[in-house]
Parts: sequence; C-alpha cells; structure tokens
Amino acid sequence: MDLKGRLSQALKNVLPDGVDAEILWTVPKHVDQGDLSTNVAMLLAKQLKRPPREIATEFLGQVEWADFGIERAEVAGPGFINLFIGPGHYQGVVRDILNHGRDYGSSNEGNGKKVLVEFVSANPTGPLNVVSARAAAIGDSIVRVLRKAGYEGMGEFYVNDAGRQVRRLGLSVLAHARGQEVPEDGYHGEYVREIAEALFPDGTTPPQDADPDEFGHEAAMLNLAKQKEVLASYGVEFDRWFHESELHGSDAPMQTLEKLRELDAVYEKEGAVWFAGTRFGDQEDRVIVTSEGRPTYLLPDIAYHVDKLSRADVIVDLLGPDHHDYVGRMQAALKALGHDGKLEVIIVQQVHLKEGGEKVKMSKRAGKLVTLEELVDDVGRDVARYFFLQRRTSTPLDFDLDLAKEQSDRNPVYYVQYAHTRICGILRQDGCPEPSADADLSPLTASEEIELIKHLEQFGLQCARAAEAYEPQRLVGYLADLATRFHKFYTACHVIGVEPATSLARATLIQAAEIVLAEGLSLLGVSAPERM
RNA sequence: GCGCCAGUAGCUCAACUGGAUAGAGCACCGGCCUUCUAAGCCGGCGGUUCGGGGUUCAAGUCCCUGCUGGCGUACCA
Repeated sequence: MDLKGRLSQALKNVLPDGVDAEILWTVPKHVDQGDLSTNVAMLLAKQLKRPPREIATEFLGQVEWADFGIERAEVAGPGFINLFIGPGHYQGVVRDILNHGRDYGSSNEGNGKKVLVEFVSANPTGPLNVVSARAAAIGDSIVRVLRKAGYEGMGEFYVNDAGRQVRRLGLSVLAHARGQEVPEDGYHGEYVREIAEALFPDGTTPPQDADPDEFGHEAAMLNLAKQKEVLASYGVEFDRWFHESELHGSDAPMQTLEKLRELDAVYEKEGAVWFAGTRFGDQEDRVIVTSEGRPTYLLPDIAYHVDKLSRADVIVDLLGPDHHDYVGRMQAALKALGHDGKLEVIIVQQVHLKEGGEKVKMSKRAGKLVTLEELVDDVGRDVARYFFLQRRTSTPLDFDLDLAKEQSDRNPVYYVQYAHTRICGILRQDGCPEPSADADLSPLTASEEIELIKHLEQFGLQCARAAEAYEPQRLVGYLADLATRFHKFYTACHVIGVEPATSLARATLIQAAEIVLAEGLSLLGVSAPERM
C-alpha cells in the first residue's frame, strides 16, 4: 500500500466507534501547508457536533506520525491536518522510478475495463481537416493513457464507405474526368482532380455507362489509403478500421431494426419508420427508414454502436462540432436497447488557424481547406500534437501558426522537450556517474531536489486522472510543471563536478526525471529528443 | 425558439472534481552565461473568476436566473 493508503488506515483506526469517513489526501497549494493534507475533521464536524479544529487536534495526537516518515504534523486553517514528509520518503521515490523504468506510473486504476474509443472517423470523401487532426491527437493520446492506467484501451476508426456521399464522390470524379462541371452538391477540392487523374490516366475518359457507385467506391478507397498514410506519419494508430460495409454484409442494421420493433421503440408515420427517441430522452423522434424504404445513416450507426458494445464495457465517441445534435439520438437509441450509460461522447470543438494575427479562411465548398498533412508538413508532428493536446477538448481552439512554426523559447513544446534534452546532455558527459537504483540517495535534500521528486511522485496519479476523465490535456500541464521543476533544479544544482556522493545521487535523480519525461511525452505522442 | 459548449490578468489557458492566500505562459519592465545546451533561471507589473440570487463550516467549481459569444437544430453523414 502506498503512503496515502497507509496514512488513511492509521486515521481510520482512531475514528470514534460507529463513525466512518472516506479520507482523502491532497497536495496543498502552498509549501507552508505541508506535503499532504486532509479535510476529514471538517467533514466529520457536523456528525460529531464538534468544531473541526478540535477534532483535528484530537486525531493528530493519536497517530504516531514518525512511523510513516512524517517529520511534522499540524492542524491548520479551518481544520485541515497537514503533514510534512521527511526526505527519506522522497529518496525512496527516486529508487522506485529507477526500478520500474518506463513502467513507473502505470496503475491498475482501470481494472482491465475495456474502453473502445472511436475517433476521427472522417468520411472517405477527401483529405483529413484540422478538426480531424485535433481529434486524432486527442483520441490517440486517450487510448495510450487508458492503457497506462490499467484499462484495456482500443482505438477505432469508422469508415463510412456505404452512404450516399460515396456516390456523390463518384459523380464528382467522373465529371472531372470528362471535363464537365462538378455537380453543385459534389466535392470540389483539388484532390478530386488528382483522383480523377489516378483513375483515368493519360487523357483516358470514363465509359459512357460508368457506374458512379463503383467509381465512388474506388475513389473512396484511394482517399482512405491516403488518410491511413497521413495518420500513420502523425503517429496515430488504430486497433481497427471498421467499415460500414461490413455491417451491411452481416445484416446488422436490419437486426437492430427488428430489435427496436420488438421493444416497441419505433413506429410508422407518413410512410417512414421513426425511432421514438423522445421516450428515451432525445429532443425529437428521428426517421430511421425513409418513406422510400432506405435506411437513414442513423440505423447502421446504431448497429455499429451495438457492435462496439459487444466488444467493450464502455465506448467513447469523439465527434466533431457539427455532430452536436447527434448525441441525444444515439444516447436514446442505446438506452432503448438496454445500454444506458455506456456511451461517453466528447465533442471536439472547432479549430481556428491563425496566421499573422488573422484567421485563416477555410471553405469546404470551394475545397479550400488546410489538411492534416499540410499542417504536419508546416509545423511538424510534435508541435501539432502538443498544441492540440494543450487545451481542453470541449473549448474551441485558436491554433497560432506563427507561434507553432517558431523554433524559439516562445514555443511551449520545446520547453518540455528541452528539459529532456538537458538531462540527456548531462548523462552523456564523461564525468557523469552511472545512475543506479542502489545509489545512496541521502544527499538529495535541497529544496529544488525535493520539489522535483514530489512532482515525479504525482505521475501515476495524473495518468490515472487523465484516463478516468478522458482528458489527456491534464498530462500536458503536468509535464510542463515537471519541466519547470527540472529547469529550476538544473539552475540551482550541478550534477558534475560536485562532491562524488552528491554527484551520484543527482545523476540518479535526473535519470528518474528523464524516465518520467520520456514516458509522459510518449503518452502524448510527442518525441523526447536527446539533442536539440 | 430549442439544445450543446464556453465566459477567470491586456492575450492564451490552469486550478488535483467543494477547500486554505485563484496560478502559469505570452506581452510589458528589470536582473543572471570563463563550469553539465540561456529553447533556461530570478524579480516586477497585472483579478469584483460575466451580473444577480441560493445551497454550507467552506463556491471559480454545485442549483436557479439573467447577459454575452461559438456551434448545432435534414426522410445528409
């Protein structure tokens, strides 16, 4: 059991008979408030009908704090119990990191729970845009963090290869190849021309009876191949690419419809079949089979979610801002099918690119888009991913292209990477002792050393929290803080050229910091360079 | 109209899920390189957490209400 757990147990042992409380330890904001703090006395004040400070004082006297490596314990403020941890504990943390290596910070918080995260899932009708770039960075990082925290995380991309947009793509490509005007509701980007040239090289033209569905599908597969390639170079991996066409092959949508019929969750009106979403919390009922007898997108989508739930305990959808209204109907559908509470939807908000202080104008209609590929070519993979992961997913993001391209101290990515680089630089030096878990770490007592270690110790907790809340941006903040602690240490404490015992202990400490920085950055999909 | 997301320093954002004195970066001002990379460190400036009620020992955080901004509101996906 870790220190917090053992301390909680000790406190529970001194609670009055018949009284129980959950004891939570937090790290106070100010150093003069100690290293760990609990508010348990305040929580019990009402129940015990006594002032919180009085209760805290009583508890304080009943625990042998020194047994836990606590140097000092005191009652503070309205009734907090604050503990000041001695250096011995922190030296143990460093040893722990060296012993566990990159596995340090892993936990079983998720208890093996299967979490399937669906993200990007862009239509195969064109290149990936910047919102997909944001979703890709976030989704991929969520999966990595989930695994770190003991969940079985899976990443999945839903390929929408069976809808009517595929036919529209086919019509657009055929029109282009014939030198005709692309239809108004077609696709107008430059890539349409490229696909047309790939399918009809050297001035060949499509046959008169060319099937738009067939060529649409070929074009879609070319787009998909390109999307896969771009995502791979962006460092984003999927465990599965699920094609909508697979679903139709297995007749899953029709089975889902039958199931909904049996549950009496659908009805007919004006020749169409409606899902009675309002009975399950949606804003309005939705058509799932049109009056022409064709299923709408909703039916296969429900079938797909049911399929995912057969493979996972919880499913997470990362959706673009244009799919806001989709949430209610899918939640309602799953509720109707007995899967209430198993779908978590995260809306990835809009990305506004800014250059020279101006918003970069993007128009889908005219095909004027900044693609993921262009963005990565422009600013690099590390910068792009870091920028996307910095902000909370649910808020729109201004992406400052000038700042992103700047190779300077203004660019926050380098701040974290530079900490890692500096460590590698020291460890590379001839005069640097070999870090070792067996080293005597008692020389580590300086405040810069202890502050650094305190932060390293938080890594596992931060990973667990980021995983549980599906919020990888927490980790970005954590790593930036960690880098700060390291840079302060670097400025204050020399590793090489000091007294040998200190030198060895510090080399071991920075090795520990290197491990956590490298592992943390890899959870973000950002590289940890040895030289910059 | 209805629904979602947001509103915290001049700007971009934090705040460990209800805790103590609301913190960083950028910008602006001033310091620190003959020793491990100055892509760094130190100091200064900067706040009615959009307004108004409420819940309680305690509210930026939860509830109600109003205001502002973004997005969405198809028998498209």
